[in-house]
Amino acid sequence: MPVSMHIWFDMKLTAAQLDGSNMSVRAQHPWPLEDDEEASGLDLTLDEKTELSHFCDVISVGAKGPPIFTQGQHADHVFYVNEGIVQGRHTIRSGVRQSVALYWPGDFFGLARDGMFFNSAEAVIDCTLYRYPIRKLEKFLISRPRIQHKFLMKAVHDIRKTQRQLIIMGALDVARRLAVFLVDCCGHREYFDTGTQHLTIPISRHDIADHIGTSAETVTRAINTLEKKGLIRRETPWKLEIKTSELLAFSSLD
Amino acid sequence: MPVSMHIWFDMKLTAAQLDGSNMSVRAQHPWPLEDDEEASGLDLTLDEKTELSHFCDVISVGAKGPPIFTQGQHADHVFYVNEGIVQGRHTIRSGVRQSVALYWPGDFFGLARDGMFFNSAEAVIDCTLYRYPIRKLEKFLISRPRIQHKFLMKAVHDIRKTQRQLIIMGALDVARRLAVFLVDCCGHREYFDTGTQHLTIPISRHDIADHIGTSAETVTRAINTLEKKGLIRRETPWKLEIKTSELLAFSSLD
DNA sequence: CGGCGGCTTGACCTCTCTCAAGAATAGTGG
DNA sequence: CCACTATTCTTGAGAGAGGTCAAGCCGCCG
Repeated sequence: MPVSMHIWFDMKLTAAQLDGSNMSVRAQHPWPLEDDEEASGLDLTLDEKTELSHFCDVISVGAKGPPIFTQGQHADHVFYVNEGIVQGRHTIRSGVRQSVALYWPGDFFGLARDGMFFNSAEAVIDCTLYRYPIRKLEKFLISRPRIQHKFLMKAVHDIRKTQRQLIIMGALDVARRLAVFLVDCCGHREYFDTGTQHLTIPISRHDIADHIGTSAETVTRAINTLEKKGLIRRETPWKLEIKTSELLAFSSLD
Repeated sequence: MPVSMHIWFDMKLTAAQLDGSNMSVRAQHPWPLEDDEEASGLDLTLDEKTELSHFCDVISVGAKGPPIFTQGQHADHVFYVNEGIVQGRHTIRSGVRQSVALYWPGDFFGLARDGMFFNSAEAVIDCTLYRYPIRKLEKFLISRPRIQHKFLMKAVHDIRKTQRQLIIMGALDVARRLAVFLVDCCGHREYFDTGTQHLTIPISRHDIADHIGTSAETVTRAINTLEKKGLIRRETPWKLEIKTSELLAFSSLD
């Protein structure tokens, strides 16, 4: 564990280098920035990463295991996704469950209210996460204004991402929501091969359904719809050939 | 204008004092905080407010007028609601319009992406706003880590607020969404009389419909539903008698 | 008092949910 | 390598919530 603690940011750095230009789908600007700033993730320097690594834990979570944390549980950590995908979910009193976000590598999660987690978090595929004690992180950020500013930009970015999800849920039918989801997946090199245009859907129908606010059956039907329109082609249930730009055009989202 | 610039934060302070305990509906905690921290708004000290007032403009916007800004427009300011209600909206290519947030006094708005506003903003009732040049604000925040930290907390709070809206849209039927909206309105003393339990709905059916992701007709029908259940009583189209706690219970949201 | 805009109501129709069964896939042990 | 089983995906049919269109109503303002 101690070893991991010191190398994880380096690992992340390497991963970022491999990703190269393909991070662009998640690359969106928050409040206006200097022109040369990149705003999708935190975009920390190596030194900053090293400083942060001094007080984080590395944890692994399996997809089949128990939730990372549960809504209402005492919250004293914030999590960062290094590898894998985590889904944030909220259960209301009637028992209905709603996904509030899908966290990809580079995202933070662990919002709390009154010292308790506001949502539950579950790994939808196997993950490695970094865990920060919230108190230490806060003190550190106050002592490093420029790093804190990057966190503020990241938070603003997340507001916009959540608003985007709201727009998707409120203004698009299921087929279009699915189209957006698939295009988003194509922004992640781990699952999309730009050469062959083949996407490996990383999560189950049920998890997709949660994410886009529908049922697993309707997800399947929406896949049929997109296939009939010639926007995708199903090779196996999880391997799709994707026409990215047509899909994006169809979704009628920017 | 210069006079206003120097007194606005004082005015706000007075308003906060008048509000007293009734801010509780919007009072929610972001990431875990020191126990004595209040986390609904920015919660700045008088000195901090004075410092900020040095580089803000005061502007008035009428409900019938043009938008405060339009999606895609060049963004170099951030706005703060002093009085009134502003609705953030996003229009997708198909022309469908979706509300992304309702901004009440104390809220900031003006998210941008690639230097352009991500959403449009319209005053749904007459407003007074404070407008900050984004560059100056950023520089100021970096030079004042503790104030920046309050902005970070506010941003995190807004993420949760947006997630909450997402939950409402994804997991609740229209009657319940309306119930949540009405209860939220009751948290604002300007429109709700705690003694008589009378709420004056501040915005039109159409704007409500946008906000909760439905049509104006369905809003009316949902009002009927709630009235039949005895949760509200309609005196005029805009004056309702509200049973707050029953409504909240009905909504099945926390 | 007359007109305009927002609210209300009705009728119809579409999309999506639910329930239920059948197919494909992956995992397991022989 | 082949059954057998658990899981996930797919398809079908029926029901219901809510969208849309169209008309009527009410309060507000000139």
